[in-house]
Amino acid sequence: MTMTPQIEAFVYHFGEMGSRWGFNRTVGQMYALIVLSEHPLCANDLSEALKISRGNVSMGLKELQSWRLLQEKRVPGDRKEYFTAAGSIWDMAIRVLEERRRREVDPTLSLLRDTLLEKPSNDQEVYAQEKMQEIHDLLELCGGWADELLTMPPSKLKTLMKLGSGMGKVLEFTDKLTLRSPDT
Amino acid sequence: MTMTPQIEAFVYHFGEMGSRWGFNRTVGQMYALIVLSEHPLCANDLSEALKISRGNVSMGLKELQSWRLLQEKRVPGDRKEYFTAAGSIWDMAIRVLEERRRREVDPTLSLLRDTLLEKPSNDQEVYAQEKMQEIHDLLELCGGWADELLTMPPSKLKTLMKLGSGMGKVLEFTDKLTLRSPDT
DNA sequence: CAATAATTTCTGAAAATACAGAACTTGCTG
DNA sequence: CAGCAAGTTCTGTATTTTCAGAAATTATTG
Repeated sequence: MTMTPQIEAFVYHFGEMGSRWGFNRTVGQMYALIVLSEHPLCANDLSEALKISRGNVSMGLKELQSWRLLQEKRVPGDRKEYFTAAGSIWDMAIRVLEERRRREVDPTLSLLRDTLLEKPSNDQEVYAQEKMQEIHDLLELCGGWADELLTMPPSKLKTLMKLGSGMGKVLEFTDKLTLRSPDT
Repeated sequence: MTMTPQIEAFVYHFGEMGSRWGFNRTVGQMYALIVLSEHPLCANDLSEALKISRGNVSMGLKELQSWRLLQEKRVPGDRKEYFTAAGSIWDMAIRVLEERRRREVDPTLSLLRDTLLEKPSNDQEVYAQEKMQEIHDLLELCGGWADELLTMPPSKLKTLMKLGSGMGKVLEFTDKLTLRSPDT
């Protein structure tokens, strides 16, 4: 297991970005390398290629598995566990989206819901609750969209992909549509 | 400046979440408090209410300003600077989205573009570049959508908001639409 | 049921980050 | 231009996070 300069550059870059995506540098590097590798990798490959300790690799693999980003591969006659990326790049994006919603958005939503059930006890809280309501609504909306993406059949996803930045056009049309037929 | 338990709970929660959104705990707390406050706050208010040092508040305010999340208010006859949240909650979301794209997605895209210009020098790189191409396309697509959101007039945004989880339906319709008129 | 290969968990050191408080700068006001 | 209030930057400490390597555990094979 050795990395070409190209691959190395991407792996390191992804490691740096990793922290933004909710995991640390080495976990980011590990994932990047697994994604770019045609053949499954085992813990030793990762430890060696990235020069990180065997123990650290073990932790990292568990972390990636908790995000459901890995596919485990068994090679007959070999005791080691091998890993590849679970699913396509698009699947990866979906997984990360889903997981981040669960970890970041859901707890906030539940706190907000609880708070909004309480009666504001003074003017300060009246205003604060208005704002919390707005945040709540926004988060819920985003959650709704995310859900829709997650449960969308591949055919629709493709439409969405192809639409790309044509989204605006579609909405323009939808505007007219709802004007004409206000029944839904 | 004193916080009610409700407000305090949200402020602390947002502080914890903050790290996920790209800034640290105290910056998160500061922003939450500013958003929930009807009246502009000055550095001392924040320092006092959140029990963090004056110096730290100064750093935090600069950080929030670099995200363009604050609106500065001057009170005549008062030397202090006061701050409120810049724009609506929706504006806030847009700003964060925009800024994160700039900080997280754009650098990766530019790295990928550069790498994909190079010719793969062996099979390993052929496969890696395929994957990088997929990642590149996905990121570019997301970037495109984000752009569209950012440049969307409020009227369209409202449509989008109202649509909520009705997105799926619209796409179904679009599917049929493109089947009938394949000219774009 | 040893022998050993593979993996996980633990422990403490190292590095990075966050923060308080002091020192410093800026700019107003008389 | 002295005096002071507000704001910023610096410095060292505390906290948190990351990680290597050792120790322990689990699994596999003869």
